[in-house]
Amino acid sequence: MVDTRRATWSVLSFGLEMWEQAETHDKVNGFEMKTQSGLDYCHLPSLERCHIPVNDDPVSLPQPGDYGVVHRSRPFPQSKLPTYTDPNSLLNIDCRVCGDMSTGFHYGVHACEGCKGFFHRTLRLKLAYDPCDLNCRIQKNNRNKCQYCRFQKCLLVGMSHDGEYCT
Amino acid sequence: MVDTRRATWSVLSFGLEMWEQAETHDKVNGFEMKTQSGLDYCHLPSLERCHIPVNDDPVSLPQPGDYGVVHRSRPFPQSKLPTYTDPNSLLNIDCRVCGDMSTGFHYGVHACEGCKGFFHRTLRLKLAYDPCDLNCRIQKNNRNKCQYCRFQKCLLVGMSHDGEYCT
DNA sequence: CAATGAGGTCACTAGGTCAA
DNA sequence: TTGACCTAGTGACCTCATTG
Repeated sequence: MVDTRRATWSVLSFGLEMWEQAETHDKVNGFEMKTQSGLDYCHLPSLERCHIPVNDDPVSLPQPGDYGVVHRSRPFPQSKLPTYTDPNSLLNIDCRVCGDMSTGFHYGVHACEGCKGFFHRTLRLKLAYDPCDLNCRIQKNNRNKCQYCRFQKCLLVGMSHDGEYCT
Repeated sequence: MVDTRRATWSVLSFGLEMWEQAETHDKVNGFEMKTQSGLDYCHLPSLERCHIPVNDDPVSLPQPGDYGVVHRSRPFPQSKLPTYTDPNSLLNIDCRVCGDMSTGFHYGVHACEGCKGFFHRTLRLKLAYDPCDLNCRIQKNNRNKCQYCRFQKCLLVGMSHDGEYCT
C-alpha cells in the first residue's frame, strides 16, 4: 500500500496553496475565523482504481465554530474542548477529515484519533501513497481504503504540522 | 523528548558567552527590525529532530532601554488577551524569543507566556535537551520544535533567573 | 493601594506505544 | 498499518509576594 520511497512532496507547496487561495480572515467576537469561499474541489472523476465513493461534496473549510487555526486551547472558557482522557466531556464535534468523532484539535483542525495518527505517521515517516485522482470521499467507514485521498483530505481541511498561523 | 538527566550547564557561564559574541543589529528608528528571509516555515513535514529553519538572522541583543519590537499593527491578528491583569495596558511588544506577543517583562526580557513558562520549567526541573547545532530560528509557529535551540535563544536574548526580584 | 512579575495549576495536544 | 490509549510538555490563566 505504502510506497516506502520517501516522499518528495511538500505539504507546503501542495496542500496549503489550495488552502490559502480559499481563505479569508474574519474576526468574530475576538476570535479569528476563517470563512470559506467556494473552493472547487469537485472534479467528478470516473471510478476506476478506487473503490470508495467519489467525493462529490465540496469540502468545507474551517468554519466559525471550528475555532479556527488560532486557538489551540480554550477557545471558549466555559466549554471544555474534547479530550481523549475525558471521553464524557466530548462535544459532538466531527472529525473534519472523516466525520468520525473528533477527540480534539489536532494539527490545526478537529480530528479523530485515527486521522490524527494517520497524518502524524505520514509526516513522520514521509510516506508517499499511490496517487489517486478520484478524489475519494473520506468517511469513517472507508477512510482506510484510499490513503492518498485521505491524506489529501487532511491537507485540504487544513491539517498542518504547526497548526497555528501559516504565514 | 526531554533528556531527564539533569543538566550540567550553567545558565550564567553559558548564556553570557554567547551573549558576548554579539552580532550585528538592525535597528531603524530605535525599533528593531526583523528581517524576513521569505521562507515559509509552516507545514514543513519533517518531524525529525531538527527540522526548523536555521537561524540566519542575527539575534539582536538587548539594549539598555530596550522594549523589544514594537509593532504598530500586528502582523497577524491576535485574539489572545495580552495580559490577565490589565489587557489594555500592554503595548504590542514581541517576545524576544519567539516573536509572539509579550505579556510582560519575564526573567529580564519581554517574553510571552510560553517562553516564560518554558524557561521557568527548564530551570526549575534542570532539564537538558537534545543538543542541536543547527541554530534553529525560533518563531511562534515552531517554537516547540526544537527545545534546545529555544532555550539557547532564551539565553541569548538575555533571560536569566536572577533578573529583577528574588536575587 | 495598584502594578508587576515569579511561580503554580491544569486543560490540552503532540507524539509514542502496541494489540489487533 | 491502524487507532485506542498513554504521557510529557505546553501555555493560558491564576495567586501572591514585591515594589513604588
